[in-house]
Amino acid sequence: MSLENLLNIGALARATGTKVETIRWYERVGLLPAPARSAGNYRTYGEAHLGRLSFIRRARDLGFSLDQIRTLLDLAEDRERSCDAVDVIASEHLEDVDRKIADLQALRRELDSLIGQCRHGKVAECRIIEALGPSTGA
Amino acid sequence: MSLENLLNIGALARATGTKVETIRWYERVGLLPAPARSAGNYRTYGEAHLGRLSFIRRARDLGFSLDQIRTLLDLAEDRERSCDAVDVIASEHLEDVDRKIADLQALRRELDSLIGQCRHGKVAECRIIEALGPSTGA
DNA sequence: CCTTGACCCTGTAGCGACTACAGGGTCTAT
DNA sequence: ATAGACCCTGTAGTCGCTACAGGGTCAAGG
Repeated sequence: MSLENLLNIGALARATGTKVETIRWYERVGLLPAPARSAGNYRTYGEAHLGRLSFIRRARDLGFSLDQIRTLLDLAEDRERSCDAVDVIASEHLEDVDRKIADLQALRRELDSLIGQCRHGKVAECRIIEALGPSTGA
Repeated sequence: MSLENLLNIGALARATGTKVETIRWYERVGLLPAPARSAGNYRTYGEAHLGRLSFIRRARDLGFSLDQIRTLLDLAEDRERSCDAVDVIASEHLEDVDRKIADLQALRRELDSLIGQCRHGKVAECRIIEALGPSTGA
């Protein structure tokens, strides 16, 4: 395995569904290690980078922050360690997501009832505008 | 009404549950008109500002963007106009919120099943890490 | 050999909606 | 007179990118 089929940044981008700029940015913030360079100063990536970037993208899709991903990657490195810390990060993130869903649902209800009251008349008697405040047009 | 009981920025902040910096920022981006100044160059706000800022804050709580709020405030000014445009903005925002809820719920399901697979063993056999990718530690 | 065009490089600025200073000035109460 | 709460401006930082500008590199075709 790892016959070092090398990729330049564009190929890595295509392989992972990431934009080139995003890859460079992950490097800048220390998520992706700086790869070797070609004679013409092009970044050249190997299997390891491909794996790591895939990990980052999947974690991002699941809504983890780059900070959390950094920690997850660190934890993943020490294969003998207990994975409880991994579970903690994921569970905290789940709670976060649950909170966000609840907030949005409450907001959705308010918004829906507001819109339901619109009688499509003039702004002067618009319930949406009314509900938002006295609005003495500054 | 409007006996012009004047407020300085701190009082307005307390009255609306807004941070002082946020009020100054709303002024900078043109949401809140620049108020008169006192002898010592302090901002002095009246009823109209209080009403407008309350409107902004309530709309923000409902998740409207500052751009949307700008438009809503413009619409609110012309009391004779039909409020259909108001309804459109609110309805679009509701759709947005619905999309976000759906996205988060899908994400929640994935995350939950991931966490449910954690056997609290070593990182080497952690299903969470596994699910995130090959992760050949860079 | 030369040119075209796709790719790559660095560095910087922008997004949204604030937040957090630093380094000053003002006002009020004691 | 002075302490301390408040106010001022201006700038930089947050998060996770995205979008340039202004160049260099490389492979293919003429």
